[in-house]
Amino acid sequence: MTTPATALLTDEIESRLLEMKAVLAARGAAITPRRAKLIEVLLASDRHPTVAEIHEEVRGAFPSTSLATIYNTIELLKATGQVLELEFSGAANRYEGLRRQPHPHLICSLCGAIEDVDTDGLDDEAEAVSTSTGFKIVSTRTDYYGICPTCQTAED
Amino acid sequence: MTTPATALLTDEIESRLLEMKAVLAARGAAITPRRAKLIEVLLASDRHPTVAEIHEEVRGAFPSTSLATIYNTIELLKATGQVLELEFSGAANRYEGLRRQPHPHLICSLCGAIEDVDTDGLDDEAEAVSTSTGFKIVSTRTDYYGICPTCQTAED
DNA sequence: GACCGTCTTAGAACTGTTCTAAAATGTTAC
DNA sequence: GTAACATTTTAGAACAGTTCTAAGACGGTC
Repeated sequence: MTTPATALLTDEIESRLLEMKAVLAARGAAITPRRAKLIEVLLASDRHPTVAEIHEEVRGAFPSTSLATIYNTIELLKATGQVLELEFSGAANRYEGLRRQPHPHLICSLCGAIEDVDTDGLDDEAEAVSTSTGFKIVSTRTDYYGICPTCQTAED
Repeated sequence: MTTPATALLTDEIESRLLEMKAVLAARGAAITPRRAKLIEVLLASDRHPTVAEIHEEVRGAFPSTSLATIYNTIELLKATGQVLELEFSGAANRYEGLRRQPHPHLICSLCGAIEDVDTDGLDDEAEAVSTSTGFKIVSTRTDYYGICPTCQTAED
């Protein structure tokens, strides 16, 4: 518990970490050192990391780690509902371990930053769409593309 | 003007077809037979076709048409804002020529159907998000994933 | 210490998209 | 009409992210 990544964990992250490990264990999956590290990396990052980025960081601790292991473990987390996958066409998918429920994201077209949006209103919208169309809505994906405040300032 | 595809065009589609051709012409691009056919196919389809699907149909009229031509022409249409691109990770992108402004879609997880959603409320939502976050929002992408009425019935 | 299932690896395979070089086509000037 | 030139098109190679495969490493159990 003295690695830099772990030292920075907040209470919220710490509890999600324990929860994720517990869910994997309950499913009969081993919490191997690589998997533990991957989960830490995923939770410690506020960048919605890609598989390649996670791979890079896990290799810092376990240099022989292969890409397949990252994909396999992410698949395991997905199967147990422990991770939110953000798919992007033409770019690598990104993953979020802290907030597992679908929620909107703001994506900066200039610097690529991805920020979470806190909102309550969208469920009502989905409800209204469901009622008017007869679709049974299971999940929602909303992305706002634009320019983040930092890049707006830099543009001047 | 006696091909089956053209014969089915409604007034709205017909006017979009003329508009798209005019925009391409204004840019100095030739309206070649393949390009004209592609535009017709795009507008006549209510399935948000993929490049592969468009290719298949264009080849019905011009068998030697290559995939690259479809990609090139779609790129041309995108560059002139004449087509809405729906990107999907792990599956082919889909295109819509009739309604060019971003709007929500309903996607059936069982049969893959994609339906347009008519809505007015979402711009307000984007506005509120923009105000609270400082992002300058340029575009929005909203997808509702679920089960369409037809598949719900079939499930019983 | 042998056995057995899980985990991991390296690399091949796959899919949708983009790139490249060359051929075909069309346009313009003379 | 034809030479010169730009645009369009083609076929296939290249590319990126992801998934698959077969073999080897590991860890617990008896």
